[in-house]
Amino acid sequence: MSVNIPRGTQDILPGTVEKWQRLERIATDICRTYQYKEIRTPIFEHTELFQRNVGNTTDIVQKEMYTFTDRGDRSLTLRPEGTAAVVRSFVENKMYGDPNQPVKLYYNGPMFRYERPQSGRYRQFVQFGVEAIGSEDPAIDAEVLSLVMDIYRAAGLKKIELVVNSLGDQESRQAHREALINHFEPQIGEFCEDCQSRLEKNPLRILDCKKDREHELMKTAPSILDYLNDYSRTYFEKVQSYLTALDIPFTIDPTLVRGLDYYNHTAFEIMSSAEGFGAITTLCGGGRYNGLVSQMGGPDAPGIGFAFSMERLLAAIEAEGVEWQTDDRLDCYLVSVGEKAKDYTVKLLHDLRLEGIEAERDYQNRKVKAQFKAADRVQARFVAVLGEDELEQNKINLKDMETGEQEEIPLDELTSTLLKKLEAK
RNA sequence: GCGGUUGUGGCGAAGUGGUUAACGCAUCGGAUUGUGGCUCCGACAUUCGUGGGUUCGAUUCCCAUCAAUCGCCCCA
Repeated sequence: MSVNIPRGTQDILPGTVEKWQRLERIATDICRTYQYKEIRTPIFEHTELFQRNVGNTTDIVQKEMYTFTDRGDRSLTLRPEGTAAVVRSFVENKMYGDPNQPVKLYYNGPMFRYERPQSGRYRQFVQFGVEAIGSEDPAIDAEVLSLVMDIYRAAGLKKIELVVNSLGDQESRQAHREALINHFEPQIGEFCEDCQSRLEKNPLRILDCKKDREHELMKTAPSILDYLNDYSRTYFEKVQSYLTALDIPFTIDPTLVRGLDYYNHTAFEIMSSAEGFGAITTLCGGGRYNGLVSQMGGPDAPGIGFAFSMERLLAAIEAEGVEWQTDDRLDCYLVSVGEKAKDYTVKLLHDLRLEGIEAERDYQNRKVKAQFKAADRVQARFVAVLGEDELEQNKINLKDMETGEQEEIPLDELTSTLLKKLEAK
């Protein structure tokens, strides 16, 4: 029995990996124009980091973490998300002391959640995320949103929807929380078990419940937007006006809650509306997390960020049928005839490659005809044929595979001739 | 954690309780003594996911298991 890949993970093979590279390139290029710098944190952290900061009542912490004990009896966890670690690093490296505030960071790497895999959901998946820590200006909220939307646009996505909400600050949330409890408590018995336990722990999440969606109390439930205090309301309005100024269309969904405990004020999701996309339509999620930095022992620095899944981005691109312009043609394929010529090819091939010419040859001991077939398969622009005759005369036959024309040129001019011809293409 | 569907060669895909398990694509060889994309001919020795059961006999029936896939909860 052979060993196969672990559940919920995937190999990204040549042919697909180029798409990843291209997306990574798009995302990092845009981050550069926005002046976000890359940060790389460990794949695993102390379990406590996630328990305390992502939130003990969240699904992520309760049932999805890859937790293990190391030989020193420490409890470690493969990171299920990126923000906690970035904030940890921000505090640990005293980035709040950097005169350039806010500190603007991006990351790109694998995350791990123990879940049943399905379309758009994996146990190991790659998140690209951004965090701006140290500013509580609605303009930075808008900047962060504008950044993701730019990435999606550059990737070719059109069928996407931005949904925003405000969860308010501590005071607003408290007022809303009480209103929710008062609203649901009398009839909580009519709700599902999850909702019953949510009533005390996190009544906001009741609004998120799919099972009890049709219950009349759901429709009349107090909206967070009615409980925002002046500061929270103006903050949210400001964010909206900046989005409008940036020509970013959005809708407001007062029931948008987000699954992690640390969010407040601005919360958002970006969904794909492409047909044929799976049941999971969320491409990106994020929000503001004032208080998280201080909770981790840093100063009272506010923050905002988002993360999107590379897998889902790829799937959305696929679903929308975005065209990829790929150019993986080979510059030159070296065909050799006979042992001597074949031996000579070793050095010749290297000479081409030293000049940056993408070159290949046959290693399967194939006949000339088959070598040409192979050259054709890898879309070689040129084929250089070296046989006993050519070798004796210090020449080589160069064939243009598009036109079919071929010519004999001096062997030592192959590189320069190729460079010239490739330049002209 | 729960439910549906699926599991035959590198890929796609037929099929049957019983001697050699179709076909297509791809690959390789030949027609063309050193030249591709077309055509023709030929070759491709697979635990029919794995384990067990029923049977004289199972790839085909039954059970279990693993995996893939889609969905629920939740999320990226």
